Amino acid sequence: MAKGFQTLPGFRDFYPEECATRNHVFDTWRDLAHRYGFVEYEAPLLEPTDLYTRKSGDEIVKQLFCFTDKGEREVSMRPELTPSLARMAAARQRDFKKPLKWFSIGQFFRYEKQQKGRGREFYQFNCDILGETSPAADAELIALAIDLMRTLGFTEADFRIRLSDRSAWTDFAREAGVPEERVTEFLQIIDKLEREPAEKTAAKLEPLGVSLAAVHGLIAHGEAAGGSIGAIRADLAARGMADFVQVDLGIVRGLAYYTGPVFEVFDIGKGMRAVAGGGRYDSLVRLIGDVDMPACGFAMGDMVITDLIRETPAAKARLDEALRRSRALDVYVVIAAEDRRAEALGVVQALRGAGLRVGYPLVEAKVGRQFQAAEEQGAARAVIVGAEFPTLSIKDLAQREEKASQMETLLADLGVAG
RNA sequence: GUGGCUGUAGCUCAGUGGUAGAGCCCCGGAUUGUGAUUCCGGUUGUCGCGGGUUCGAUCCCCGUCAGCCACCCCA
Repeated sequence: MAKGFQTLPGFRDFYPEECATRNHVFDTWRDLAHRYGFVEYEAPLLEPTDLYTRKSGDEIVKQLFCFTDKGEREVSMRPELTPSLARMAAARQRDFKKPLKWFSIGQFFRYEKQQKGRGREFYQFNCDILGETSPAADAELIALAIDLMRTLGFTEADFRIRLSDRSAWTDFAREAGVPEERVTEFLQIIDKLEREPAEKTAAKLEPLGVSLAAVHGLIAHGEAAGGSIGAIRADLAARGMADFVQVDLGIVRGLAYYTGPVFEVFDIGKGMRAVAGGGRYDSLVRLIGDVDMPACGFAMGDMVITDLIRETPAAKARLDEALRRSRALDVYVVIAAEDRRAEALGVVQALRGAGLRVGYPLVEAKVGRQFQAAEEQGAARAVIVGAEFPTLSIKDLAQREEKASQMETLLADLGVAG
């Protein structure tokens, strides 16, 4: 272990089982996005560093994998997709009918210390609707997120959508007389409400002229709060998804660019971790691309959701089934007589030509070993090629029953169209 | 960036101031073309790395790197 190379901190090798697990998540992401009528796009992994500092300020450079390229350009491995999306949407905004429903699955990089559910490299599903101001767009995204979780095997016992609306807080701040330039700071305080002691929060609120009691008062009346919460809930209720949604004005999300409704998918288990999050960002496309385009979107990373799948029996069962399917052979060709290897290879290729997943021994092996290999590789049936070729034998490995076949009728006997 | 815990075979771990073991895995075999169990045999370690104390360090001390967890942050 000490010798040789290992992965950089926070980076992962994906051995076949882990890769299959990742693909199960990817497949589900892609399937749901397609079901909701989203189209896939992709952006560069490397972008000008300015693209990120413009939106978030210079301090995020600490969290970027950034360097100077050979052309003296300041560049960064992408830490998120939204700025790239904003650029793309703005650059060709006249080419597309609105609204745009776009999704992407890609890898991202953040120079942070790794811990559970967070690495320096991860995959993220991004789903955005651009060019639509109606809360119906926000609701469509939330519905997609809920269906995504259900398709992975989670139920209302496992997760909730926490729904909030920043405009409730910006209205509140304006009425309380919080100066315009300190509203972001105010939102940060609200964001930390759950994690910090009440005294500390109160002390931070005081210079802004806001009382902790007033803040709690607004949260307590969250159901009645303004913004688009009511419309979103009604939309989701019409889809039979009301039970998944919980209004919680304590959610504001860390990002500065959110302008309206925001939401998080979080697990109900002991972790209470956010597995996905998003919201409305009506000003960002103008900031990046100088084009007015309202937008909302959300993202889900692969690390937390994969942890959660492994910890939740129903989701784990679906994953295991997907893993089994992904690696199982349809047929294993047993070469019972080594001098028939040439004929066996013909059988192998014929079966593969019919679309089957086929394995066979690359080198001479005992028949017992071959059946063992067939079993380990998940083959449903074995085709035995031996001295009696062109007569063959088909064995159902689960039933342990064997029947004779012929080269000419093999595909039909296997129930496969030639 | 800060702190706590950890680091011995491919994996899970035991162990001792006198240069190391178990189980699992893997590979081979147990009379010639059928999957199990069992049995037999076999491979592997600079004991994370560097330095210090010591006659001697895998063990004690310091540093470092890596991993896990928490904090900060979370696009």
